[in-house]
Amino acid sequence: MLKYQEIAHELEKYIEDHKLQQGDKLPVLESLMAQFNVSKSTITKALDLLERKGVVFQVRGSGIFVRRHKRKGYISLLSNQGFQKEIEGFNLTSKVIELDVRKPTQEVAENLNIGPDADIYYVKRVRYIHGQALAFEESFYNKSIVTYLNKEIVSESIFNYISEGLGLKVGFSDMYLHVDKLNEEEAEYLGLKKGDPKLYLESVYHLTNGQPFDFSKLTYNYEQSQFFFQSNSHFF
Amino acid sequence: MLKYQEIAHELEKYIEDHKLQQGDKLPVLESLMAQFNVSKSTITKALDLLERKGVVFQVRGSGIFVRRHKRKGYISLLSNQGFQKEIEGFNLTSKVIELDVRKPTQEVAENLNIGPDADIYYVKRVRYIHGQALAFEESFYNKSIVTYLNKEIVSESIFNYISEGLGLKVGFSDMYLHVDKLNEEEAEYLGLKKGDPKLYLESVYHLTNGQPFDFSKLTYNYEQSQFFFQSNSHFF
DNA sequence: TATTATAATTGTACCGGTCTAATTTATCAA
DNA sequence: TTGATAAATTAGACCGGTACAATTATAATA
Repeated sequence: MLKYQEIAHELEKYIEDHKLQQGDKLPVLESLMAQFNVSKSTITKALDLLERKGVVFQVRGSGIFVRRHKRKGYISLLSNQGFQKEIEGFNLTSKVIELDVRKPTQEVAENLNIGPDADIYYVKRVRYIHGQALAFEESFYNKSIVTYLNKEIVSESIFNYISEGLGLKVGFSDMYLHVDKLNEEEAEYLGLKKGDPKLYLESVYHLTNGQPFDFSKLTYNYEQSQFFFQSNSHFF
Repeated sequence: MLKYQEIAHELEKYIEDHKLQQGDKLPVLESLMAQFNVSKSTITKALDLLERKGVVFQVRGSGIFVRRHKRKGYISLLSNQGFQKEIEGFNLTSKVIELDVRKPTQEVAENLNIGPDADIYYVKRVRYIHGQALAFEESFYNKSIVTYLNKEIVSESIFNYISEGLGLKVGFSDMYLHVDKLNEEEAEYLGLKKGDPKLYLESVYHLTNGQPFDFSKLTYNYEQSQFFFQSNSHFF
């Protein structure tokens, strides 16, 4: 692992272990430099990483402070790896409904940037949290990239398999979010009524080289799903 | 404006003007260094900014490429400034329903990190896009920070007033997203039926020094609202 | 032609430095 | 005590460099 990532992890761990609260100050740059025995730019990179993750915020002339939101139990958008409950002690499981190789619809072909004759893996799953239906998911994988899938892989973390097993490097993703009413099929899978609200999320995942490999449609149970995300204004 | 921000803007404009498509390659670092006559680290910072904005992605050993999602008409989450339609040619208006100074509820006090006796500005608005009700909004401003508001200010962009008029520097924000059913009042403001889906977003905006100054609750019309956001996996 | 080894290209990590701008603390004056 | 002023602190901008890793292009080999 790289130095700045290492340092970021250690700092995050430090904050966790010492139960630092929002607004608590971290050591100043110079002492961090001394402590980790690296140059300023390396510390800066580590802190930038943590800032983007929403762990700290930096104030010029003042210091580095802990940023921490109060509410627990929210799913973090932006943590890219499909699913990951913010809270600890969660219990996520999956049931695979369908898994096969097929040809893409036009919609899928467009999102995966492939031709109509290319093969794709189709995966249909229901996701559970603490045994309750959280989401209904349909995923489409470009088979020329994700060359092999089976039921075991698909009921675990596919992303882990993709990076560890296949040696692919996941890059960025585009996500589209809607709210709508549940149709009959979705309502059944989620144990709700037709017409009830749903949160609908479409994601296109890309490798680091920009190739899209996964197009996924997620329909969330509105009763179970609360999301959290952070924004930093210095985008502009 | 800082050099790296300037460069980021120019590059973004360049991509726009030349209608570069997804995957198109930008000049290599060295030629950008020469073109803008700055050091490598400055170019790198500019590109990192653009990468975080989702404008480009960089591939080591290969080059810098345009990243561009296809769908138009989505509201970008993460662009912090309350509202801002992704698409151009939008037409956003507001109607102010209420505006007064009052004491905070416990919920508001907690989110703004103030005592129960502090004063807050309360603003209740309906937001329209192309004349159609897009969202119903309640905002709570810490009056000791946002010292003055009136109907004119509140019907325009408050964020603009806060930064330009009051000279405050907006930093980061925490956002909490839910889906639920509309209650009677919300349904009326949005021209929908009670029980229809709603997208509910709570935001806490902070100054660069970490002070929360704005707690806002937004109820979106599910028919009008589609959101877009991007994620970069190298958070980890 | 296809495959493999080699070299060139290109972005990233990291160093160590100077200067600047925002903030905080200390100092002085009213 | 208050308020203005100066000094010290601290993060950020920017430079120019070396070394490295991933990718791509080229050459060598079968």
